[in-house]
Amino acid sequence: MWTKARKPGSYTAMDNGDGKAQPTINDVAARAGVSKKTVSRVINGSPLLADKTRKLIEEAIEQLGFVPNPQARALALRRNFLIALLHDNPNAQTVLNFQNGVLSAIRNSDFALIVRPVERDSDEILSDIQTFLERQRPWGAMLLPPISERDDIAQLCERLGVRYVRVGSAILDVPERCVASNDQQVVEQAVKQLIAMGHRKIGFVRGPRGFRSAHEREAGFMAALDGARLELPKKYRVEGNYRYEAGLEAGEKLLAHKDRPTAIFCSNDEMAAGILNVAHRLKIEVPAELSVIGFDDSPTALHLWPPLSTVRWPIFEMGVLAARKLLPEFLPDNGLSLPTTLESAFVARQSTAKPPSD
Amino acid sequence: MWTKARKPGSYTAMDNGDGKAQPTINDVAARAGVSKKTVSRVINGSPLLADKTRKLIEEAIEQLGFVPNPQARALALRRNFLIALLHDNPNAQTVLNFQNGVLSAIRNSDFALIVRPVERDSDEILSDIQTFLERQRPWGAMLLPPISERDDIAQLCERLGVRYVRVGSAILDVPERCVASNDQQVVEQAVKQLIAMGHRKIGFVRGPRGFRSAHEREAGFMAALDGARLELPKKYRVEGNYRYEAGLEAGEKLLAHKDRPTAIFCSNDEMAAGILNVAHRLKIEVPAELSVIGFDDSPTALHLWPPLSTVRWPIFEMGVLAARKLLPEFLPDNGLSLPTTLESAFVARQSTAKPPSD
DNA sequence: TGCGTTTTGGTAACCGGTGTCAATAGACGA
DNA sequence: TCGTCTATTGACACCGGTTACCAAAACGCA
Repeated sequence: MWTKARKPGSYTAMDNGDGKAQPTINDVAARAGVSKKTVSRVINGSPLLADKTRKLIEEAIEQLGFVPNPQARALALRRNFLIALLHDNPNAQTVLNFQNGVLSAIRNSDFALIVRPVERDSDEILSDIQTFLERQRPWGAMLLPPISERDDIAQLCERLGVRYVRVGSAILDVPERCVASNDQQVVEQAVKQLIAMGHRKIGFVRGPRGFRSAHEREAGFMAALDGARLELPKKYRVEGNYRYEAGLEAGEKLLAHKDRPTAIFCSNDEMAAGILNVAHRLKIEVPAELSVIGFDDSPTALHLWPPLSTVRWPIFEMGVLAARKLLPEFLPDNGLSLPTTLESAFVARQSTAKPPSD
Repeated sequence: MWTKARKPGSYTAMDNGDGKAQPTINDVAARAGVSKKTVSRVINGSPLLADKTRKLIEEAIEQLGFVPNPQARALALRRNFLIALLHDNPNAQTVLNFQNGVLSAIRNSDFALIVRPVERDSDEILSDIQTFLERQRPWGAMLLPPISERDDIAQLCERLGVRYVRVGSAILDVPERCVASNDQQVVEQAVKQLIAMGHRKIGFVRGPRGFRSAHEREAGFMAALDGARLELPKKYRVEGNYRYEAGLEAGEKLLAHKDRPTAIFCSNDEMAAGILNVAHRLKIEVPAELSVIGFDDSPTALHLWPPLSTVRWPIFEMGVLAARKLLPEFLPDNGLSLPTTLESAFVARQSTAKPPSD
């Protein structure tokens, strides 16, 4: 027989030193006159509970403004309520849109999103990510392109027991673990429209080696040309690293000579902006003398002159979808029929028109 | 006298159901032949420890690949290792740059960043934020403009015991709790440059009511005009909501009439893009006939034609600074002399020139 | 009314760390 | 050689939840 040194209580609840102490499950239990286990049942919606008791406890929770401590739950449940977003994508709009999609999906859940940019070219990328995942132990991770394309990173997640979803411009993994856009088809359609307008000399600015998106968009471009039995002369094909400066260089290469293309498909908007600027400098009228198409539908696309025809990528929706795939707890209604591919759409603005008749 | 039902162990360590179980402090203690409290001392760098023991334990940690469970630490320490970023800023580049600044500051710490976009115009913004903070109980929060300007939100954080740092274009709080850029001074300088070039008819596109940044930039603009004893005719002053479309409208108002300004200062880049597009449509040459200055140095500014002269806001650095102010644990070297204001800089590109001589 | 079930609620242990405080060991002075 | 002081270390309770297991209460039925 002995006495406890100190009764468990809440007067030392997480108060960060100077804030108000938050009530704990013990306070609720005391107030409702039940054991904390019973309160726990209410929190977790256990069915084995008299309605009367439940109501009593709910009132106590309400009155005290009790919110369960997520750290304590995480510890007891051996899983926490964090999902990680890993990215090395330079396009702020893309990252933020995706992020916002994820956040809107998890908004009313217990989950929170932690973000981690990584350095694509670093040798330590794997150990970096490992350290991060071991430190934070998220329930799951989302991988944005281009790192989503790396199998070693996905395997690392798996090895560490972190579920993951890979986002890409093509299907990168089993359907439960990936979300994709249909870059290839939509590019093919867009380029077919150029051809239908009468363009025959169409330039192509490819994305960088090692990016799946660059590959997919090229495949779509080539498919459109093949469909019309058109060739892509070597001088009409340039490769760039998705940056504005690369677009400038590409523009100079493509537009400097006499026999220049009447239309250019650019693998992203930023490079298309470079093309447009070279066209301005060379006094080439867009779209009268040159049509340009980009990809991403970044805000810049709208702000350029002329407003850029481009491909809108459903990145927000992909974020929502990725969250739902990562957290099946989210599908009380929906069940299991989540798509894997979401459709991009060509957005015709004012940078495309019929080729000059000359 | 009784026997324990089960020895505490690690065989059920957080494994997310299918990953490898992570070793716990108990495993380390067992392996090193010491008590877990001693291991805890090593983790926390306590000085009261024999070097020999420390080395022994460090080896065990190394061999097992032990990483302390942040949830358990959070629980025991009554504080967790999360900081929250609250924002309702529509500019992706701004948000992401700030975010990256924060992340680079906390990169090697135990802290992680959780993000929460909120809806500026929602009536429930306060209860929204409260729910979020109560659920996640972050150690601290960062408030990005424009919500950083709302005192009620700062007070809410305080009430909930969440430290905060407010970011803004002017000093919004006590120095320990805010980070600012010097919008007013830098705008004044930029506009003075326009005046020095010879501009006398200078238009102003103001930001929306209720935004401190709009107010600050206007104050800077007016100061420059005052300094040169210039007036701002009513017809040269337009108000916009920081969106592209508002820029278009502003452009139409400012540029439609004969007696149009020879230069326009725009309170952000997006609206400046609108002005530029109207100028294009009206065949007004920029910068030969019209100079335009923006604010933000968004990627768009560089991509526009002509590349836009603008003000670069040290948003990444403000993120770093905000993190340091929120987490004084980060200043092992530096101590206490953190600045509150960081300097913006005017970036002259090709949208500004002398006014037409006519 | 008596007894077996089903509900309902409580107790104790545990998740993986940390704080408090006492115990131990070694160093040192007398 | 012994007592004292100090540097190290450990035992134990606790953070705020959860689960396993058990006991009591309420209920059904014969």
